[in-house]
Amino acid sequence: MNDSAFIKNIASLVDCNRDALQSLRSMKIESSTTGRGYDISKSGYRSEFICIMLEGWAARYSLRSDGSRRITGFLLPGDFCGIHAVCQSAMDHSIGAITSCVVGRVHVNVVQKIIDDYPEIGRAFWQAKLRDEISLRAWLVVADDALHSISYLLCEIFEKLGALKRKRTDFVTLPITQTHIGDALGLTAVHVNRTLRRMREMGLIDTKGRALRVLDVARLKNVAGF
Amino acid sequence: MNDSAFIKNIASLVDCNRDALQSLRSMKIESSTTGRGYDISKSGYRSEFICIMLEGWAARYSLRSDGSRRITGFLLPGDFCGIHAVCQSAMDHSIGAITSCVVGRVHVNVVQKIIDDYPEIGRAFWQAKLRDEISLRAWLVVADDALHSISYLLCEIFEKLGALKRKRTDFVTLPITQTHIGDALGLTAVHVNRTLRRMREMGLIDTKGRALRVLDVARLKNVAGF
DNA sequence: CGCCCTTTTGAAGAAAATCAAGGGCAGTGG
DNA sequence: CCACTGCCCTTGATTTTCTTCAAAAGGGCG
Repeated sequence: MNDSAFIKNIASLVDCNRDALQSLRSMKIESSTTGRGYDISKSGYRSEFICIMLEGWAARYSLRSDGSRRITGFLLPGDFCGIHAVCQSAMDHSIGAITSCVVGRVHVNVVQKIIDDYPEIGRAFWQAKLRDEISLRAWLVVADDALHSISYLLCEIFEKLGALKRKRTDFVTLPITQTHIGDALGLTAVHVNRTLRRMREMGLIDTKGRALRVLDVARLKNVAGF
Repeated sequence: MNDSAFIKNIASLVDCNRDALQSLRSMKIESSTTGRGYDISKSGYRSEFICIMLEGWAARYSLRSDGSRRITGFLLPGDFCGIHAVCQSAMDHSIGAITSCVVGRVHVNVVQKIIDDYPEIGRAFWQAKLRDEISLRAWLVVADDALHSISYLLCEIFEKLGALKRKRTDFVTLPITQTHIGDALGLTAVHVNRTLRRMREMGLIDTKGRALRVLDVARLKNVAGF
């Protein structure tokens, strides 16, 4: 149960043989817990470790000069971050724990060795990076309208949750607040709130506190252009 | 003169030995010209070739359902695109020629072989991807204000031009229109125009047609948070 | 119970889009 | 050589979208 989300994530990206997967499973992982609101990794930090999300939600974010926060991506169990380390580059952004997070840390040399031994694993990392990049580009593309943006973000999150094989993916209690959504999309929490209300009125979704149900998945995807 | 911008680009990212560079220089490149306004690569296309910009300016872009265009990055000589091919993934966006472009195409197998032979070249490609990703994230972060966005974009472009070793980088005739700037930042051309006027009034820049001079580099970077 | 965080809603204001029109400049063709 | 055409820049007036400021209500938790 522990790191299986990560293994599944990798395995879903490329065909890899049993040995390759076994080498991933036997990676020496040092795991620790980061409390909600604390940073898992800080901008400017030059780590020698790659972080694997084992439990909880986290966000990539940057702070602007006026103190406002921009979230540039969400990290769910199975996701990883800090591949910068392979290039010995400093982090250009921080990773903050949205909920309490259990994070596994693997030394970059261990990862490098596995990549060297199993090129398909290397390709999987490439794919994962590519997926991040595609997501970033998509966020730029949808960022012309609050309704589009929010719909798109919800679709993306629900798809990620689906990959984690939850039973129901159309009805979930999300750990993120409306402020998080706003920070992710460059909107104020107030405007997110109003737009969510509009989406309720449109019959797209239903919310009760932080529980969110998608009433019309097809239409939501359509609105989002997903 | 031909591919030197690309070689310089790679060489600037990692330490690589003479053999590695030589293998890059001797890559079999098939070059062709794409007319201004035409696509160098199209969204959804699954190419077996990597494109290297030899001459001209191009843009990564996506079309929205309403027909509007979002530019997600500019490509200058020395830049490359289509690394998707290494992962056998389809392009998630198109590449359009802003000016007439000379593009070199290298088969993915050739690139793969060089990466296999010279790991440092592989790291350089990683670095380049990382740089793209950082740029994408930065665009998201600055996208809260027209003045910031435009200033940031100008800084980024001038820095890229600087890396191409132009004599003057503070006074350049850019091939991009105000519409391009707007498409890149999610603004209308009209608003870009007004903001540029404001920047002129602030004494940051001076424009004459498409010729652009940065009057106060330090202050521009400061405004941009670059 | 009381506190803090989040959600919700209202009213006013700022930022950017839209609509519209005029002008400059370069290329094209008579 | 000059008129024509298309593209781009520029500016004004108006409308929409989003923010800001403010306040109240709900919900979880020590």
